Amino acid sequence: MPRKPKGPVLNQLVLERLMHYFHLVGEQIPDNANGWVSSAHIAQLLAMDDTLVRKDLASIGVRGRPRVGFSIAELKGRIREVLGFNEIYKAIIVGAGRLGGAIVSYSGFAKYGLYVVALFDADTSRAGEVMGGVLVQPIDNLESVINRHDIHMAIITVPAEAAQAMADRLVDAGIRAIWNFAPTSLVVPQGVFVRHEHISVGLAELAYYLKRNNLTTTDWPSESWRPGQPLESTAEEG
Amino acid sequence: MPRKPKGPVLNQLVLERLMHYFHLVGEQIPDNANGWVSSAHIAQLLAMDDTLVRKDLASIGVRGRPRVGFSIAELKGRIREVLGFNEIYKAIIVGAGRLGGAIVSYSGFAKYGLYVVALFDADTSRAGEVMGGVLVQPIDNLESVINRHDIHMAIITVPAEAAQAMADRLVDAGIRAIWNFAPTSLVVPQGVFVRHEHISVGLAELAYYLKRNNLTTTDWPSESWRPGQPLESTAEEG
DNA sequence: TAGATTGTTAATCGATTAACAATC
DNA sequence: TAGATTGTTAATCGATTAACAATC
Repeated sequence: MPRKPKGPVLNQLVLERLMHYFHLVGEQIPDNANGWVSSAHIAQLLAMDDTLVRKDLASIGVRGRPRVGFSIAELKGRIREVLGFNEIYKAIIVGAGRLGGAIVSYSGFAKYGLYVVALFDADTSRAGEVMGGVLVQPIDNLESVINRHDIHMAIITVPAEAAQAMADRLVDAGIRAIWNFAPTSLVVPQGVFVRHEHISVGLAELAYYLKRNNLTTTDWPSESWRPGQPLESTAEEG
Repeated sequence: MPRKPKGPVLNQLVLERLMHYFHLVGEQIPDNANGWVSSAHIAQLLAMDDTLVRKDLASIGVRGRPRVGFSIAELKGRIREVLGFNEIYKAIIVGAGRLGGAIVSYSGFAKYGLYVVALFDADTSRAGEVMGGVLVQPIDNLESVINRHDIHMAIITVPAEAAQAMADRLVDAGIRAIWNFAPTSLVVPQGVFVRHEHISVGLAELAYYLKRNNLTTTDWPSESWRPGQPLESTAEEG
């Protein structure tokens, strides 16, 4: 029984493009524009067709002015609203390793409404540490924190082997959306959303590109070096 | 003047699906299969159409056997080959922060042929440290290392403000492929490939989902808590 | 006004799915 | 052989682009 109107249903492609527009007007355009921007201008900077920009904006109810363009303020405001950046999302991070630390320390989430309120780690000796302003807690506190703070979102940064078990536990505890940074696929029940950050997909694209352009090698950096050994000396040797 | 045949041209969608097949047969299937797998089986596990699986495999030259399916070994081998995982890619990481550290410490890259041979950081006091078995070097060594080791790929994990300048410097030094983890868009010349790991795209998807399901909040975890403050005490207070 | 830019319908393009003959 | 599964052509679907009238 939803209480408020839901707004348009957007697919992933549209979401991604809206995000590009949002960044563009936030970073590149405001300097040279006086508060208005044309679909052709956006399209040119993103190497896409201007009709598509207008279609996308129309789909979220942003109306332009002939001969003027679109109001940058309205465009940003409406994207924020539709994508949900005006809400507050509380999330926890499971796995206080380097990756968890990098994520919790990233200050850019706040402008999208995302706040990390707790970090958990299986290693109880880590408890009490503060990373990125957030307390590391023993994993046994997981359920009580989720419950007490009414948290719906979890970020998984544990090793791949531990990820599925952790996802199960999170779902049992009431988590409804999972942002998975562990390099493995998670199986979750209907009604739970998972976004998997596939590092290997990016890697595949790069490897494929490099291979096709013969930018590979067959030899190691030096005679003696093997992966996993510190590459020694630097500027002058060899 | 490329020296070897290039193999099929694959678009991003196909690349991504091939990667899914590759993971699937590496992780889930070998246990219950005897070396063969049908397109219908793969399709079912990935919630897709079996015709598409056969099309994709045909596009990389993997032939199946009627009534039997596809050889798992051949399938994996051919995907490895086409995507370029049998080559060796040497890469450097620029930015030895937590994210750079997480990436260099990830042992999963080797199976795709990617080896990080050096880490650089603008903070010269970091030089000499070893992270994930790789030496941290002063940023001034950048050009000489790239040159001496004939490196074509760079992973950027510096703060957003520094990313474009670093990309320019990398391109000048001869880098041809950039994996960008800084939350900003990079402009590079023709002929340089950039893969941008948009953390905000994933965030947009999650935020949109949570909003549409009313899984947001309007209040902070506690009266006094504000983002950036350690959330204090844990199990029992409140 | 004239002309630039939006908004929208129709056409195109490309990717996915359906149908089914070929095969072992 | 009969039947399961591949391989491939044709049909469908959805997303993008072209065309152009509406608007300020």
